[in-house]
Amino acid sequence: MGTKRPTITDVARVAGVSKGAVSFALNGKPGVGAQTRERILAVAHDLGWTPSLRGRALSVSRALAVGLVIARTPETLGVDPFFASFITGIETALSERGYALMLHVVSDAQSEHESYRRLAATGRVDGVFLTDMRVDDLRPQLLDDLGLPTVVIGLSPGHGPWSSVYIDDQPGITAAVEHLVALGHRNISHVAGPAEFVHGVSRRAAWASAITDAGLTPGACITSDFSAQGGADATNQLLDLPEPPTAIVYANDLMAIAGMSTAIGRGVDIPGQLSITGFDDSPLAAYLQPALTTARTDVVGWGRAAAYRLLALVDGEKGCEIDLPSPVLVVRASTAPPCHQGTGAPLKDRRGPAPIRDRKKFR
Amino acid sequence: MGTKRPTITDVARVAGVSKGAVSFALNGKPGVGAQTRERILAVAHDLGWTPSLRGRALSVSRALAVGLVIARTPETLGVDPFFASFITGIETALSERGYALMLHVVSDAQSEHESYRRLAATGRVDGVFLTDMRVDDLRPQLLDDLGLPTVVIGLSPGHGPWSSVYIDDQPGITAAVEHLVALGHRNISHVAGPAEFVHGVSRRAAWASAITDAGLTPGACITSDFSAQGGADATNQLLDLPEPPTAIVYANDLMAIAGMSTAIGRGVDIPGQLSITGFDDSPLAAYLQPALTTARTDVVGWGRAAAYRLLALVDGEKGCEIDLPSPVLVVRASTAPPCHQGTGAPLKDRRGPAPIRDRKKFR
DNA sequence: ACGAAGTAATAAACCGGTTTAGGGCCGATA
DNA sequence: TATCGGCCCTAAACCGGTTTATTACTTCGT
Repeated sequence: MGTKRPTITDVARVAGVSKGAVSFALNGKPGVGAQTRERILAVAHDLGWTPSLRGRALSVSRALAVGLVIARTPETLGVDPFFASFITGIETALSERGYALMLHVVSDAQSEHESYRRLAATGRVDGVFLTDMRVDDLRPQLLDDLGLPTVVIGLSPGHGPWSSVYIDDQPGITAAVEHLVALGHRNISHVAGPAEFVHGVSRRAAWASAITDAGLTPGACITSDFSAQGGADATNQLLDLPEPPTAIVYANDLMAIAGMSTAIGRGVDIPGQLSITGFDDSPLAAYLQPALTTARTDVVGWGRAAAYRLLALVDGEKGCEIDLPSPVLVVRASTAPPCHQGTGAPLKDRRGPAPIRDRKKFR
Repeated sequence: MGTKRPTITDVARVAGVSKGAVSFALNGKPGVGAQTRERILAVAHDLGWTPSLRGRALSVSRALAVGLVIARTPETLGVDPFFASFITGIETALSERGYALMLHVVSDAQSEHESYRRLAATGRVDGVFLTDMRVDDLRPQLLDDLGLPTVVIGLSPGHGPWSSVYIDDQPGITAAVEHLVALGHRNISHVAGPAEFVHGVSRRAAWASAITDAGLTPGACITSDFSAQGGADATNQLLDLPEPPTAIVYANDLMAIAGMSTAIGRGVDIPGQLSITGFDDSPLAAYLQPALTTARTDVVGWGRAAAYRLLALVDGEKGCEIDLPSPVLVVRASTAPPCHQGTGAPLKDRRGPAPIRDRKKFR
């Protein structure tokens, strides 16, 4: 409360030098002698001086902050483990450099554009992350026009001139399909995310090609919306088919969990009559009954890589490529060999040998 | 890209007036004539002028941003629906005033304090929210010392001189207990959050007093940690008791979901042999099998109220009290009358009349 | 011994706003 | 008519840093 924070002017006065000298000394720049520098640093330390972000931001014409705009409703955001991990990763990189993260959560695409405009117009951030990429997304162009450095999350290289940090979903989905095929499944369905999102279509494509690569024909595919309601509805549709699938690959954990519950509610035994896989490895996945087989991605590392990339971009550097690990499949109890219709074999006999068992292995 | 953003100096030059006049005109302050004001506004509009946050922040000695530091691991954060809703609420209030939210996600209490110090030292924010209050929390004192306006979330009034925005958990837990008692339960356990957190102890206290108010004796209570693993472990402990409870009130949905799965995995029928209630109304709760009876809180409204309060505090006003709705119990399928041990009555007969059914009612 | 090159430090401009002090100019009052 | 008080506007200081231009003083080379 009492007195205000000391400024470099205070430091300069006490040390008996000019403002400029203090600035040079504190930033390790030439133009000031060794012992004078020592003295200035000592005075700054004694006075408890810390740089004012506001002053610095104005003079270097940088906000020293980056932005993340999330267009989601609280319902879809609250159970999606992606952003929590992603933001954690971002922070680890930003904090090293004294940068901070400005978060905007908006509900619709309209206010999302408005949000970016405001961030750019007021100069609040030096760059932004772009997530939840849509096919034919207008935002990269908007941000280009606004002159705001941007790192696109999850767009495969070659989709445009934009700087992107990419983890390929494909290996995760492929591993799930291969796992199911190895267990003996031949009728494998997919509950996809919206065709509007690139991770919706890419996971769907990965599912289809993995199945054809195995010499099989893709089963039914229902396009849903990544929500619990959507997962439940899609599952009902699939189970109502004349030839219901023996396994369903869901595009995310939330739909998989809701779908699994729906199936159980209809009296379907899992994994006896139906195998289920998810995507995300939600913290809940291991604690469900049965525990969910799902694909895990290093989202924290992804966030960190994206942040390094954005900071490099802001500094005008190219930004090195960072190798990110591919998704891995975590096999749990929700997948097992299919049983032929009507076979009443007891559950434990129907459980196949699980190639990679549960989580300790992946710690 | 091309030219830089126009500044008030540009506007002044084009309009043929001084910088000061432009500032007066743009801020609606007296000191400039009506028609001159019109002209200045027109020029500013033509030039596409927008205020520079950096310049303004420096001259008014305000950051025009507020901070939220979250000390959680990605695992616990990713499935907790609280923060998504809370942040959404905050945004609705902040965006009206041109304020922004700086988010820090850190992993431990150590870096949390460091985080606050940095926010204060660099003057990056004008105030902060304090969540996840602990008993004997050191942070309010720290923020007091740092001179950072603070709004405490979820501390009942009277616990200190600090400005707080509060929703009482108690009605939610009480309603759950009363619901269970009405169904006929007499042995009701509780899986509590850590005694370290105020919402851990307050929910536990609410459970205990609701039961004694009903003329019963509280059943076993196990202190856990709000995590899925903790919920599963606690459930195992309770079911291993010589006289296991017929109902368990969990302090949050995550533990309830993991606990329900654990019980099902042990062959316990829910709600036939065991009723379960959660707290939060996670977006998943309605889609589980059985759907989870849980308490819902208006977290978005809470966030909005907290933001209004903090902005008022920053402006030096008192900040009016905002009435927030109490938690309401959403009754779903995970609660039913208890069955006496060994009774083999079919499930549908054991289901009691549900006083308030599912969600449409609460939309 | 003299000019060139380099070093240490200062004064001042600058970033983009806000705010204060003060100068003309007007009409109203004594 | 001289004085006072408002109104409209300008000039300049200010917020807290960074950065450039400039000056004073060394040191080096020949």
